[in-house]
Amino acid sequence: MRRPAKTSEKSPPAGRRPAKPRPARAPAAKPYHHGDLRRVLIDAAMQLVGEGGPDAVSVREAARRAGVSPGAPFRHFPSRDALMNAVAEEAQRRFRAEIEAALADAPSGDPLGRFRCLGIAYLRWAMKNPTHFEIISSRRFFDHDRSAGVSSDNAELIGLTERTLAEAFSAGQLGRRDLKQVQIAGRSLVYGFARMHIDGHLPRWGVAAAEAERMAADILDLFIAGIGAGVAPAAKA
Amino acid sequence: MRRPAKTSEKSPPAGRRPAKPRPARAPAAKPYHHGDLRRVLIDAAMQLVGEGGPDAVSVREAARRAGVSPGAPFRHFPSRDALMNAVAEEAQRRFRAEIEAALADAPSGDPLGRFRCLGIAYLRWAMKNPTHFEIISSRRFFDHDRSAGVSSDNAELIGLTERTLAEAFSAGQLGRRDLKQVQIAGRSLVYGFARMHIDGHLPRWGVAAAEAERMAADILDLFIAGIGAGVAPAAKA
DNA sequence: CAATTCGTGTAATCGGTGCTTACATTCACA
DNA sequence: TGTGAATGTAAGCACCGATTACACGAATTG
Repeated sequence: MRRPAKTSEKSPPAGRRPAKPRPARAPAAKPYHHGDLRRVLIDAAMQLVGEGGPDAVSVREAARRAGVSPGAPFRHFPSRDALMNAVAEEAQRRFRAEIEAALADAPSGDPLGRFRCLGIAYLRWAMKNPTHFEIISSRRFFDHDRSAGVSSDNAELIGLTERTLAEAFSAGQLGRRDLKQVQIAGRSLVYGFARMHIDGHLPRWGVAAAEAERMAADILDLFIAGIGAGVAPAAKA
Repeated sequence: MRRPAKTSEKSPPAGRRPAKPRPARAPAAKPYHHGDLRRVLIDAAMQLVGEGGPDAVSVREAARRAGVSPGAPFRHFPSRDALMNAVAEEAQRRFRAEIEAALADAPSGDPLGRFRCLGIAYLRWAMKNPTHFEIISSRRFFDHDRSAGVSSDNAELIGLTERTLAEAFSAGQLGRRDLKQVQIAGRSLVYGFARMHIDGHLPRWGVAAAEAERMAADILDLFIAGIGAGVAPAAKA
């Protein structure tokens, strides 16, 4: 067990059936079959993640919220991990959608500017959805080699980042620096800041919650200035 | 529950009593009182963390390995979290010791060089002890505001880093850059790389396990070159 | 030396969890 | 209309964290 703080709240005894399509034949009583239990379970789990983090997700609680017996979810997910996997897919999908939407507004002529925009969108989502971000980052909730959904969305984002920096490289914005090193450093910087935020490190480093977003932009600019400005043979456009 | 894969291995039925001081009166039979159960439990938990990560630690398994009943640990730790807290203290202590040992060999005249040395030692330990590193980083295993042990060791390391970069600033090695931004960026970079490693991101970014340590040094150098070279004051309008 | 006290371990138990099995119900299709 | 597959329920297993009552033994003290 791992979830002892539950305050023993029972789900309300009445009104457990959410709106859902019904054959229009039965009067109103709770039907035996749930409309789309799989979807409802994922939504419930997503909500649990948002409320108490990944560890707050239990199959039984998700079933409870769906108004269904404790064994029912196992018809749709072979294990709790499989449920978490589906949750991760959903979170990763939303994450990617927001990133790409933000990037759509970025000018296409300035790769480093696009990288900045990408980093800002990444950090903004991570700070606004810390628990969901943790799921798609911390490998213990799904197997990247087996989860096609999460993996492909994630690979797409990785590719996007790499391509953006590669364009900056081609455009001479990185001088003679090693492209791969810049990619890993950039990713480490952004990921590290996001993790510092969700792991609660920022206050101990003197960054108040209110300053976090500003600081995110500042360190991105610092990084871009560091790699963009030609220390040695670079050509700042 | 969270630990279903256990392969049902029983602890060996004999020889469960580790070496420990005894009153030299009783012959040899298992004494009722354990010599230093608290210490043994922490060691067992440390071992469990090393074997299967933080989630693999259960009070019962630690008790099993200590050859003691399932309720015994609660005489020494009021909860599983308290045990994890003690484990985190131990890990943090070792971490700090290794960092400071490495830093003792660094030249004192070159702050940025000391920062590099610090970063290398940090990443080396994190990559060699990923599961223990996770405990002291991921806030869910202890309360930083309440755990004096972890907190003070950690604050010491934060202070060390901040002081090192402040010296670099005073020595003019950072140009006119904002010190705090450099500190947060540096921390993000290092923490992010460590996290990428323990979260298994590096392979997906094209960094094989064998190259990881080299890459760690490379991105540190890249960062230091970016902030060290006096490329103008990185004018943030 | 004897008696008491207190720290420490044991045994039994509770509620929560993931997961499985046997059974019930309903839907979809022939 | 009938029948099989899908999907839900009920009951139960093992494991977990945590609590309680009790047993043991070592140290303290008269």
